[in-house]
Amino acid sequence: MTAEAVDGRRAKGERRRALLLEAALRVVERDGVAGVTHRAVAKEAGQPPSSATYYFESIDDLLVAALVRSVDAYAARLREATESPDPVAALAETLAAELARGRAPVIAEYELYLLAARRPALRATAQRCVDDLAALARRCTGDPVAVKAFCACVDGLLLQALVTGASPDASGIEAVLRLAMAGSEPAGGVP
Amino acid sequence: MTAEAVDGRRAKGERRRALLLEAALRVVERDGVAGVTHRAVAKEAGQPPSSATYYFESIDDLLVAALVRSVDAYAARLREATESPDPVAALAETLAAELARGRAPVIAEYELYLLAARRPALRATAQRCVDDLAALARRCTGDPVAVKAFCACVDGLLLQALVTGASPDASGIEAVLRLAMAGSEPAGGVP
DNA sequence: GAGAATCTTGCACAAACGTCCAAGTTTCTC
DNA sequence: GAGAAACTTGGACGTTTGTGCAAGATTCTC
Repeated sequence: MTAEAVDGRRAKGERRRALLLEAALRVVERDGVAGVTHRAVAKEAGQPPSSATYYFESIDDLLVAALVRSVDAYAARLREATESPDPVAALAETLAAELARGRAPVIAEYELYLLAARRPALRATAQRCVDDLAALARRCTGDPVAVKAFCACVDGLLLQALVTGASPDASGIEAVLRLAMAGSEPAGGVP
Repeated sequence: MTAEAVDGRRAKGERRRALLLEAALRVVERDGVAGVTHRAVAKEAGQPPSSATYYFESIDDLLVAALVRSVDAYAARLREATESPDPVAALAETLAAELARGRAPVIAEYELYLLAARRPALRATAQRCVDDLAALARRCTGDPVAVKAFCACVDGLLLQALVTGASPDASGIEAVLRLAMAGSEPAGGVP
C-alpha cells in the first residue's frame, strides 16, 4: 500500500507484529492491562516468547501500540455512524449493540484509553478519539458547548454502564445523547 | 464510635490497616494500579512487608478496599457541593480545582473506578458514586433523562480531560453541565 | 497472674517476569 | 553465488512477586 516494492523480510515481520498486537488485545480483554506480559501475549499468539520481546522492546511499547490499534477500530465504527442519515441514532445503536455483545472488549478499550492519562505519548491518540466523536456531533449541531456535552456523555454513559453493570438499551442511550445535543439552540438539525 | 468498649488489639489493627490503605492510594497515584504490590504498599507505609499480607490477604482485597475509600472521599466532596445554593456551579468549581491541583489523584480515582467493571463485588460501590451524582442533579431538575445526561457528562468531562491532557476551567465545565441539566423542560431551576 | 486471642515480623520458597545474548534462518542486494 | 540485513529462537540471568509458616510480642479475659 505504501510503497510499490515491499521487502519480504519486513512484510513478514509486520504480519507477525500484527498477530502479536491482536493477541495483546485479547489478553487485555481477558485479564486486563495488568495481564499483559511478553510471555502471555506470545503464548496467546501461539508464538515463542522471544518474538514478543523482539517486536516490542518494552511492555509499554506493546500497550501503546495496542491502544492505537483499539482507537483505530473505534474510529472506523464511528465513521460508519457519522455517515448515517441520523448519526445520533446510529451511534446509540452501535454503542448498545457493543455492550450487549459483551462487556470485555469495551472494558479493554477503556482500560487502554485511561492509559493515555499517564503517557503523554498517547495523548494525541486519545485526542483523536474525542475529535472523531466531535466530528459526528458537529453534523447535528453548531453549538460548541453542545458538542462538548455530547462527547462527554458518550464516554460517561459507557463508563458508567461498565462500572455499575447496567445495560442501557439503544433508545435510552439515544434519549440522553439527543438531550445533550439539543443545546441552547432549539434545532441544529440535519440539513 | 461504634461500640463503647474497644478492643485495644483490634483498634491498633484498624489504625494500621488505615495507614496501609492510605499508602496504597499514594502508590496508585504514583505508579498506577499496576504498581500496587504488598511490598510496595508496605514500604510506602513504612512498615514491614508482612504487615501488608496480614491485613490484605490478596492484592485484590487491597484494591477493593482502596476503591471504597476513594469513593468515600469523593462522596464527601459531592455532598458538600450538593448542599450549596447552586450545586452545579459548586460542582464545576470543585472539579476544576481538583484537576488544577494535580491530575495524579484524579487518575488514581478513575483507575480504581474502572476496576469495578471487572469485579462484581465493587459494582455496589461504583453505583453509589453515580447515585450521589444523581442526587445532586435531582436538586436542579426533575427530568430523569437530564439527570442521566448530567451524570454521564461529569464522568465524561473528567475522563476526557485526563486522557487528552486538557485543563478545562470551572466556567467551561459549568457551561456543559448546565446544558446537560437543561433538558427538555426549559427550567427546573432552584426553588 | 494464667491462658487465649490478636497482632507482628522475618524468612524461605516457587513462580513469573523483563532482559540480554548468541546462534541459526530467511530474504534481499549486488 | 557472496555478503548484508532482517527475522527467529532457545536459553540463562537476576529481580520481583505472592504466599505460607513459625516464632515472638502485645492485649484482653477470667
